[in-house]
Amino acid sequence: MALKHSRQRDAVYNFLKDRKDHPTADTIYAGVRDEYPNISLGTVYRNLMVLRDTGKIRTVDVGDGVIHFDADTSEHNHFICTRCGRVEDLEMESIDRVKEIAAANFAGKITGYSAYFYGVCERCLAEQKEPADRQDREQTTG
Amino acid sequence: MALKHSRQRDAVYNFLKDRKDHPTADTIYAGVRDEYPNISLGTVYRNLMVLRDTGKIRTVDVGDGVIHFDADTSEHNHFICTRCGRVEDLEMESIDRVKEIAAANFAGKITGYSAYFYGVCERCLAEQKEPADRQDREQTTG
DNA sequence: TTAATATTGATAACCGTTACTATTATTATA
DNA sequence: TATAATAATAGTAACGGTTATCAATATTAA
Repeated sequence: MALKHSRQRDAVYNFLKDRKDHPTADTIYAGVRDEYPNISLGTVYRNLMVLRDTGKIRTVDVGDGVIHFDADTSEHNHFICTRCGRVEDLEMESIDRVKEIAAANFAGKITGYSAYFYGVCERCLAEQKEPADRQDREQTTG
Repeated sequence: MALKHSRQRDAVYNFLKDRKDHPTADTIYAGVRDEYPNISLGTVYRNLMVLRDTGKIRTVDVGDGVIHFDADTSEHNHFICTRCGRVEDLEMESIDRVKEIAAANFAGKITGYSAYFYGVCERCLAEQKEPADRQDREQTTG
């Protein structure tokens, strides 16, 4: 099935591409509804998956059981705050070597990797915020 | 609520502790039913979460939408085969430094991390197996 | 023993995601 | 520009893993 243009797909992508946070389908759905009040949640999901499969966006599995989406497809890692749940990009140098190190003593073929760092974000550190609904575990699922 | 002893909880833990794969709740449920045919799936889930919260086991989020469980709580990383879905432990040296590298240019506090490597496992490489129900993407969700 | 209470089994509810389908929008072609 | 082919949509139902509920049971302390 050859891809056809779709205004709704554009709207989904445009909503995501200017964002630095990593919203879930629900947030994207709510945002796009400003422009397309009748858009269906299924349409949002379908287009998000199409955009992922065509390499326009990537999915980010934070470990909270909900899929997050990221328009930045460049290789980078993520930090997840165990207090507020915020997901931030994490720029770090020389992590490219990690893949090589892992491949060194592994019999299979490694094609990619993703790393997730957990802790307390700058904002929560400053606020010394109470742990909210989200549990403040040292290590979340992952 | 002070923890009370439970035979079912022991069975869940004993099933998991000798395993090198990273079974899901369903697999554990099926396994424990050999010994406790009337155990409920809810009981398995509840005890798995209790075991996690008490640090006896850890959860592993592979990115397939299902929680995997691992009795090895030592810090180690995982490899996920994009063909057969197998999850293997990945021993790699000098990855301890990764956390330090990440913390170097980050304002928050990093307490832990987990890395997931994707690729084709040794067995699938040998068999040149056809991609099954699981999509053979280079980068799965994550 | 008895009393207090954590745990269980059974089942319903929950919720993020996916599938279904008649209708509509997009694109190619005449 | 009209027409035909078909991809995409809105609305909604279904799906599946996980969580919540609750009366009955097991565990522990006294």
